[in-house]
Amino acid sequence: MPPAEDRAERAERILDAAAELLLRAGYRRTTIEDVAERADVGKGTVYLHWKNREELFLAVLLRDSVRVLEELVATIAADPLSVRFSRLSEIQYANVLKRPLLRAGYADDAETLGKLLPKLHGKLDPRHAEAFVEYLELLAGHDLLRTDRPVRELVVVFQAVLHGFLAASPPPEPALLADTIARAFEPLAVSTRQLRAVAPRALELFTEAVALDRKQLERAY
Amino acid sequence: MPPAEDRAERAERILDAAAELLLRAGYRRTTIEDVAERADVGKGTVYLHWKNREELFLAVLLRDSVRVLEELVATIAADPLSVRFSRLSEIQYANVLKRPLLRAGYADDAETLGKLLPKLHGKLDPRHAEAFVEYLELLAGHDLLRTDRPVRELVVVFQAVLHGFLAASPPPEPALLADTIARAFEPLAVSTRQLRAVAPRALELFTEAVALDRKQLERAY
DNA sequence: GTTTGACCAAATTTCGAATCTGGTCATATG
DNA sequence: CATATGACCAGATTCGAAATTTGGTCAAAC
Repeated sequence: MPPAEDRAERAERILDAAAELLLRAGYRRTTIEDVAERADVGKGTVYLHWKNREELFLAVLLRDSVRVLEELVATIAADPLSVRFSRLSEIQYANVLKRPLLRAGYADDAETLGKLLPKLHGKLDPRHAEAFVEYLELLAGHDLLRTDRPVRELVVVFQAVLHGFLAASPPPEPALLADTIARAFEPLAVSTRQLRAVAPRALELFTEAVALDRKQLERAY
Repeated sequence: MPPAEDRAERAERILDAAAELLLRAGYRRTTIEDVAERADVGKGTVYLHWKNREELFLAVLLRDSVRVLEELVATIAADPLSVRFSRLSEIQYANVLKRPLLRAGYADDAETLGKLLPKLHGKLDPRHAEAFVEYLELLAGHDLLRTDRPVRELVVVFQAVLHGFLAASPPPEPALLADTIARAFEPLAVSTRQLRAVAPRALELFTEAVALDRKQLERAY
């Protein structure tokens, strides 16, 4: 087989298999052989792509994460007003809810992710958190975010709220999150003009983030 | 020994022992004999107070829960303005944080509470939830709570937010919760006069709730 | 009447044997 | 030569039966 394009295609197939099994049986119970069989490759082939089991499954989550970020970038590109914090939160929340594995990640679902959970936060967070803070500071600089508290504090509260929403069962409607975020974090009036002014830079920020994640995903396999 | 007053005293001692061990070793690893020994009573004596292990440990949590509610009632009695939703949330949050077992309960800490967790929500919630909804409706009727959404929805969001705060590590400052609740749930202006008007009824509500809990606690032992 | 700890069935833990799985690599394939 | 594979192995996991512990009872002690 040509080493170029088919390789990535096969990697996708393996990730698909891993995702499917991860969701159905959980990390602990999913073996590399299961994955290899379902992806129609030999077990050794899996190790041609990822250096061990953990990396494989982290790649599954990273791929979902990239996809969600891509969706976000596309949404902002299509409608600049989506950079509004409450709107963006709503979009991300809804998109995460649609992806059971990510939802498990954000909600600390140990049953399906098992020992993957700690490693996960060490893998995805650092860069995302940075980009997120930059985004919030961008908003704050344009009267699109309350400025009476340091962004650092707002981040803590936002994460708590998001976690609470994701961990609840059933998770509340995305609209309720949007409403909560709007009231808790935004100034009384949110200027449409300012939103448009800020959108390009935000788009840039998230595009960079998604590029970095994509790179890390490629490097992984 | 006289069967009247000493009985309650001994029950307290047993609960103290159980609380201490529960906190240190967790539910799974704490045996009735451990508790009996630490409380300086025979094992059989424990069963003179609670019909089984589960009831004993539930009583530990119920007692803490009663204490926190008592604190709340005292606080409101001392300062009627404490009935303000954001202020009351802050007080309860801070008080729960001070009690590791309750914190474990609200934050679904399975490590220390183990199989007690499911039973717990079935034991405390029903009445408390009711009183809480009544309290919110009382506020809503006096322009002390936003009325553009049904209380039912507000409850869901509040629980998600509270859970998020309690589950975070480290838990954010109580002042941050107060601020979040104020913005997310209260109208722009909160009338001091209305707060005073509402305080007596709220006090009544919480006093009833604490009385019911206390009764259930007594019935338990 | 009250308290207790010996007692027992059932649950939990222990621990060695049996099985399974992550990861490697010599071989096969093309 | 480059790539894919599954037999292979050490270490992890699971299994199972025996040993231990524990929740709950109750006859005896007080």
